[in-house]
Amino acid sequence: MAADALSVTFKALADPTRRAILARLASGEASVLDLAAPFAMSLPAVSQHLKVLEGAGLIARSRAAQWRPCRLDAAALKDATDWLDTYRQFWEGSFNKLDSYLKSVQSKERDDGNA
Amino acid sequence: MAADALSVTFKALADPTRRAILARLASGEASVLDLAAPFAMSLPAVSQHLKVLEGAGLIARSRAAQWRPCRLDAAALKDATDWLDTYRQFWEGSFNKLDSYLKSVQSKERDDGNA
DNA sequence: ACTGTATTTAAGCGACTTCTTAAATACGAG
DNA sequence: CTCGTATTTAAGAAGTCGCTTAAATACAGT
Repeated sequence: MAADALSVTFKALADPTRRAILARLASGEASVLDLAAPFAMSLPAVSQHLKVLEGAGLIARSRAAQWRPCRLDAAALKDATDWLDTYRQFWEGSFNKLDSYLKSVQSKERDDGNA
Repeated sequence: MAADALSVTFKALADPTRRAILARLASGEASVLDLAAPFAMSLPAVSQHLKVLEGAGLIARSRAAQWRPCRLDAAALKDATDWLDTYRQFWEGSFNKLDSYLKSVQSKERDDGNA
């Protein structure tokens, strides 16, 4: 219910169809029909996935005649990466003197329990 | 339904309670009761969150008397970061000669449409 | 064996997700 | 204004999610 930005972003990324759409958009703008082509699902289904991606701020849309081309918007991806980077030391092996850093992680996320 | 590893990981991260649990585990092992303390929810609810995190490989559990302490396992976080890193250039501004790189992204995720 | 503490399992509920088909809308072209 | 193309909205089915309470299990100490 909180629907904090990070949760919305990760939820949007938690679907292989949506990740494939982002991958496609990495090589440039595309129409809905273009984006739907690789998938064995109806057009409304793709349209709904695009709405999720748009709601997460991962894509933006313009207007050209009857087309509504989509383009990648990577800002939210950066936010997700920034969050994950907080844990980078855990897979890079140097576990020294990072306690204070980790405490800042905790205080940043601690309030989520109240939502 | 595909339940590929990346989808499972991102889905596990798409909940603020679970991210807060990971943040807590960043400072060391903890019991279920310890982990549940900050949250206004029942113990079974926390236990279920832990099961999701364990299913995603984000935590591992041991046994000590009646306690089942949890510890962070960052391998899956690294996988998520690796995926996101593919898009790093999009928020770092250098959009030159990355076409071939991006095509590799596409071929990696292209098959998701068949699932 | 009995008690208390830690944790999980089971069952159920309301909300949300992902997909479908059918119908609606938006726009350019003729 | 009608026609075809692109896309969305609407409504509904099936499954999943996050939570609850009640009951079960696991183990240590006495």
